[in-house]
Amino acid sequence: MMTPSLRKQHERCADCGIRNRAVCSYCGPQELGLLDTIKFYRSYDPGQEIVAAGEQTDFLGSVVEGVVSLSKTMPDGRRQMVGLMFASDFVGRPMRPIAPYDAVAVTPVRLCLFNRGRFERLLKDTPVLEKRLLEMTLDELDAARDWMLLLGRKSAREKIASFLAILARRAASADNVDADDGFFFDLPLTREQMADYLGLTIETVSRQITALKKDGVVEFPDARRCRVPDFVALLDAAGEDSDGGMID
Amino acid sequence: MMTPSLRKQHERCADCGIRNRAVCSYCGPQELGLLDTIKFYRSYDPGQEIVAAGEQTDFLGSVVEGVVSLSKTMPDGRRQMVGLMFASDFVGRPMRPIAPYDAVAVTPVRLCLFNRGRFERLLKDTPVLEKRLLEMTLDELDAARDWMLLLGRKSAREKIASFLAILARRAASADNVDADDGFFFDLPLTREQMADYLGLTIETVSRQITALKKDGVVEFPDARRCRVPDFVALLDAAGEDSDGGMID
DNA sequence: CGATATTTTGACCCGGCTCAACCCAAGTGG
DNA sequence: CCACTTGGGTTGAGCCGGGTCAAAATATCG
Repeated sequence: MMTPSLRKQHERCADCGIRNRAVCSYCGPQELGLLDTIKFYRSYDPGQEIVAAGEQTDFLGSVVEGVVSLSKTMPDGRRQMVGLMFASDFVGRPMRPIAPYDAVAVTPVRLCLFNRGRFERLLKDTPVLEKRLLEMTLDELDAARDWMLLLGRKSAREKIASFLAILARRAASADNVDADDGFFFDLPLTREQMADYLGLTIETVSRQITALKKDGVVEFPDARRCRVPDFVALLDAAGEDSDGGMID
Repeated sequence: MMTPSLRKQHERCADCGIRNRAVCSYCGPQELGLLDTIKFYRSYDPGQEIVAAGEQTDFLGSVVEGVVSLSKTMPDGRRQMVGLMFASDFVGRPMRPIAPYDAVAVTPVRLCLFNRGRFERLLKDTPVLEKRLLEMTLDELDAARDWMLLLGRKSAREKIASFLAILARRAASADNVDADDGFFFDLPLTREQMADYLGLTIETVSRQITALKKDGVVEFPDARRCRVPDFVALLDAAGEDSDGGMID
């Protein structure tokens, strides 16, 4: 059930790969030491459920590696992804023990977790933690609102292009490669998951990707690897302003 | 430009109508006194712009009365509403001085505002303020995610029904009337604004409202006033589970 | 009362959904 | 080694929900 290879059981917070991007990034050595004593790790295989909608969650924490999807399902089975969490993103909502959506591991995932009660007590006593959490929540809200524009007003082609632009941007800032010849990155999602992300069907996702390939906006060495030769052209296909893309 | 009737210039925080729902709701008498000295009010007419996307905002605060819409516009003019703020909701993002969307007064609006720098300093020194703000931001994120499901997966009819259900719920809890014979409420939005909220066109909004009337799910004494005789029927039309509606 | 904005209604069309077939790579077991 | 399955992914044909364009009906307001 759990991949042993992911089981690096305990890691010092100070040496952690997400140490300066996660909730804990404003913590000093002292608070970090405290976190060290109460955190624990848990690993999940692709497709494995982390929490189900409506369920009580007794833990919350950070994505250390891998990708987690959050999604809502209607009574008749229609599904919409509402969150896509990468390394250093925070999963779980303090003060709200009931999960309003499913969280599922998209890739192999490792989480750094805290007991809910303990974390909430710690939050109260650690302003820097709370401040960082507020910041991250505001960022997520911004992302959610961009996403709403995508879902409500963009065409299928624009949706696909927008999604690829998000991944390209992520890849560029993560690998901090300054793209001598376009951006390369892997699609972490299946076509079905992309459809759930974008409010489309698999077929439409596939067709629009084909169309973008045909137009030379993107290249796919294989179905899961993508190259963007001209980022501005991609933004253009996404219906976005050609500027606000890469500046941080 | 500003409606004089809205100009009750200064009100003691302790007597404020939104005192126990807004950001300040966890503040004690001491913190409240401090807020009293630095807050100021500003009023807006329907349709008046509060901040424009891309603009620097030097203030932020609470909606005291009225309704404010937040919306994003694409280069070609397509618009999507991404937030709808009522009395006690917080407007503006601490630590992010550039507004990523337009904020517009939908009805006559009165805001209780703070200078950005002063508020951010206050936040740092007042954990209860920050805690409340975090809570409110998490709630907004939840609302945004419900909204994403609506935009991505619901039919036009379901979208309209969902929106009316939100308003009915608000009305029921605000007027704390236990609906002896259905819920009554006013639509704060024009058809165009509803269309922007729901990712539809005006025409489709109009048609689907007509259809819901014809099916007896809702009644419209006039174009802006609505009665819901059977809330469960409305939830059903919204494609939602018939339970999770009214419980808080 | 005209004049302007908002809402409704109608006719038509198209983008994306549905249904169905097919392709391809990776297992799996005989 | 090959036959068979399984899970993505792609492609095609046809349809329909919601968009577009146009006009009528209904407020709202000097």
